[in-house]
Order: sequence, then C-alpha cells, then structure tokens
Amino acid sequence: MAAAATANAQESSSGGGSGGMSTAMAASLKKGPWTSAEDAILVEYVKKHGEGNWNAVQKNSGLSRCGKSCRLRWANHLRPNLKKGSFSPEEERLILHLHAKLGNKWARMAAQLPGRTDNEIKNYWNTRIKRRQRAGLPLYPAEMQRQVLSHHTRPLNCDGFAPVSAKPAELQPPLAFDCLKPLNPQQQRQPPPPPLCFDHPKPRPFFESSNSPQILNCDCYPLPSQMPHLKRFSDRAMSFSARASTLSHVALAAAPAPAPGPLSFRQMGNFGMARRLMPQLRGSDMGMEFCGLSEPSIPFNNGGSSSFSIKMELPSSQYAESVSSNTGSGAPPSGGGGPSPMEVVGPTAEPLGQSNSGLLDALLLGTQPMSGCEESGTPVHSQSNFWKNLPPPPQPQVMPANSNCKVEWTAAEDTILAAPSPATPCALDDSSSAQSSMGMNVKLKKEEMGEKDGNRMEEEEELSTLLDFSTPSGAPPIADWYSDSTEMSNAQSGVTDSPNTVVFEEDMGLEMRHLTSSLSSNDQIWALGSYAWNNLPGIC
DNA sequence: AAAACGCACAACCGCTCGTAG
DNA sequence: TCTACGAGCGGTTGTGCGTTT
Repeated sequence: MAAAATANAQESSSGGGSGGMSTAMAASLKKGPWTSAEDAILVEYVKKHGEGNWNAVQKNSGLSRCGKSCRLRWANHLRPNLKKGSFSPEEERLILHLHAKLGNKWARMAAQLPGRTDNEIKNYWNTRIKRRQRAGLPLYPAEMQRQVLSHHTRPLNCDGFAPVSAKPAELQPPLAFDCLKPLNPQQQRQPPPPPLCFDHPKPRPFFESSNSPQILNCDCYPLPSQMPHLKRFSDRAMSFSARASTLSHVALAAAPAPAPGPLSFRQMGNFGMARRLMPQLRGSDMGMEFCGLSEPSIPFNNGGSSSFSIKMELPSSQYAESVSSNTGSGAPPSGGGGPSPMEVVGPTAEPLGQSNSGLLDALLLGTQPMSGCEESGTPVHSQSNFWKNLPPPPQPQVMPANSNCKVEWTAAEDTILAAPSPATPCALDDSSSAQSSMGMNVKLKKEEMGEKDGNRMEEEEELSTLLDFSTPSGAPPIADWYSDSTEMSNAQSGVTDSPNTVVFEEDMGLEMRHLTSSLSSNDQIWALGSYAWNNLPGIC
C-alpha cells in the first residue's frame, strides 16, 4: 500500500497532541503514517487477541500507538476482506441511496457495503459533493430528490392546496418561526428536522421519518444531508449564486456572532432575510436548514426570473451587498416588489417582512405544523396511482405570482439547477403517504415499543428494504436514474439487473417507475439531474 | 519537455457521543 | 455520577496523478 510505503519514509513523523492523554503519554505515542512493521505488529496482535480492547494493544504489543489509532488502522487498512479500489457503479448507487436514507452515517453505510470502510465512503462522498458542485449538478438525481421530498413533505391539506388564508392561525409568526426559536434543552435532544437541511450539524437522512413540520412549498427541495457544514458555513461563509446564466454570484456570509440558539431555516427563501439573520447567528450553532435547495446548486426560486443557488466555500468575509439588493428586498423583478403575502417578524430584531419573498413565504408555510393525511384521514393514493392521481395544477398556495413556475427554464439552467419539481404538495403527499406507510407503521410501533425499539425496528425495516432484491412482477425496469452522474459508468443501462438497482427501486417506491415510464426519455430526465418539466403532469 | 496547477484520494487527528463498569 | 473506552464523524493534510501552461 502506498500509505505503508510512505509510512516507512515518514516513520518519525508525528502530529500534535493527543486529546485526553497526558502530555507524557501523548509524547510517547507515535502519530502519523503507519509503518509496515507496525502494521505487522498490529495484525499479529489482532490475530492473537482479536479485535477490541485497543488500548491494550499498546501495552501488550509494544506498539507506540494509541488504541484509537490501532483501531482505525485495523478497521480501515488491515482487517481482512477489505475491498480496495474505486467503488463499483453498484456500490456507488448503493452509497447514494444509503446516504439518502441515512445521511452521513458512514459507519452504517459501510455496514451495507462489505469491504468498505466508513472513511472510504465518506471520502468518496465528499469527493462526489465537490465534483457535482463544480459541475452544477444536484447531489442527488432529481428523481431521488423528488422521492426524498415526498418523504419529507407534509401537505397542509391532503385534499389539495389549502389556501394560505385558510389557516391563518398557523401562519402566525410564533408558530411559523417556531423552528427559529432557540430550543430548550429537551428540544435540542429531539431529533433535528429532516435533512432538508443545509448543513445541519447532525445531518438527517432524507428518508428518515420525522414528526417535524415539513416543507410544503414546491420549491422546497430536500437538501442532502451532506451539505457543507455549518462549521464551514461560519468559517467560509457561503454565497448564493444566482442563476448561472443571468445573475452574478452573490455572497452571503454569516458573520460570527453569538447565536440565540439553534435555528432552523426550514425554507431559506430570501437572502435578504438570510443576510439579516445570519450575522446574528453563529453558523455552527444555527442548525440552519435550507430547503428548497438542491445540492450543490440550490435553486432559490424566490421570485421573479431569478433563482438562486448556494455556493459554498467563500470566505466569511465576503459579504455580498448585492444579496439584499438582488433578492432580499422582496421586490423581485417580476414580482412587483410588494411584500410577500405574509409578513413575519421572527425572533430577530429586524422585521423580516420587508425582505420577504416567495421563499420566505415558503419558509413560513414550511414551518407550519403538518396537517397531513395522518391527521385528516384522507385516503392515501396507492403508489401505483401516484402519478395518475396527480391533481391538476393547484392554485398557488404560497408562491407568489413571481414564483418559479413562471420562470423560463432554459435547458442550460435546468441542467445546472436541477430544479425541484414544483409538484403539488398533494401529489407529493400522496407519494409521501404511500411511501411513508412503512414509516408510519414504524412510528406507531415505535410508540408501542418505545423509541429505542422503534428505532431498531426502523433500521431493520430499512435494512430489509434495502436488501430485498425482489421486484414486483410486471414492474417496469427502473430507470437508470444515476446516469446523470458524470462519474458513473456509462455502461449502466443494464443496471436494472443489478440487485442494488432493484433494491433501490424497491426502496424508492413505485412512483419513480411511474415517473420514468411517463417520460419518453430517461436521458432527458436524468442526463443532467433535472426534470423535463414539460413532461411532468400536474405541475405548475 | 518541464514546471505549475488542480483534483482525487488516502490517511490521520480531534472532537463528540454512547455505553459499560 | 464518574470514568474509560469504543465508536462515529468532520475536518485537515499529504501524496500521486493528470492536465494545463
């Protein structure tokens, strides 16, 4: 291994201190690359004593390595059956899928990928993020995003769009901004909202069930849990890049400042607002969530002809004054500049309404308590009828007239933005309801069995779903949804035979099949991670 | 052809959390 | 309740390789 080779040359290298250890202890323990001799010692030790009790390795084997280092070395390099080399397309698909389900649970993902380590998967994922970010592609294939969205979307009304005015009480700022309130300790212990989050400190899997209020707005797209992290957010800030073809990049920075507490932007619909908020927020504490974002370019169709994406890794000092001027004023080019339907004063000192926009509206709606099918008792469409039952285009619920539905989508923009489908929440809810039946069952069982057992059960179901290679007879083959990935092999057209693909198909539910079967060209759908909007029924 | 540059990947470290004793 | 330990994860760094100048 190259590492071993380099280790020989760097045998004397060592890093900094070792946390938790005394100075003397830390000084006595070697750091840095492992040598082949050390590897041999460790392997020999494990052969004799087995894994575990790693701290005893140093004592018993003479290795000048801390237990953790031994464990990592063994787990990542020395243990047998480790698979080296690049990931196979099947593995990549599985990773993608697992990440959608589990979030940044590398260890759990690794458990599903024999021979692969969590670190390996993490590196792969991070590389993928970077790659796709550069390419302007969504982290997840659009279909996957849609699926994810369906998992996390709760409608206001299962019967269709409920006018905003129908539930004025729920739009009251205190409620709408509930997520922005500092969480009390107990709340903080509760699972964070689903990973529509832009760099939630504890990224949540897309498919994870949640009781949290869910996004509603069509434009609100789940973000992969592995978005650049808040720590980085605070460190490097972020920019909201305008539509590549029309807008210059604008930056938004989060200046370090005491945070009132974990905040959650269910929907980050307005950069002006964001900018007003963020300087008061310490990114790492924010728990900020962005939805409506597709990674890496997150379309913010906050009105007018412009939508915005997020670009990370800008110096925190890069404040873009243009942010508010472009987007924050609530005066989108085509929107008439009026305030959004709702004006909300959040916990921040500054009124937000003045900078409100369509996405802020979405944010507000997104924070409404879900009153979904579970509550309304509305029958859930069968999965097989999911696409057939797409309702006619709904009346705009929140999106202002300048919503993205009126945005002219160019092919190039589509490819870049891979915009979320502004599918009707109802339709999405159908999907989510159908798809989430399992999750709901799990939840019910959870309540019966206790949270812990429920979690285990959920995992088991998750796992069984993943590992269920069966395919319903007569089901059309799944589209090669991942063909949009430039890094994927082009020879994946036959992946339908792949167990992983089947697994994915199973797990993702049938709606995908309906979608894909309803569209003439998979390439059109997936080629660039975006939908062929004109082919989507019942949208806009 | 050589240097510079950028990217992908491997590997490590530090922090944090959960759990058992 | 405290502590030690294992484990998980984010972040960083080093290296190799391909591309560009």
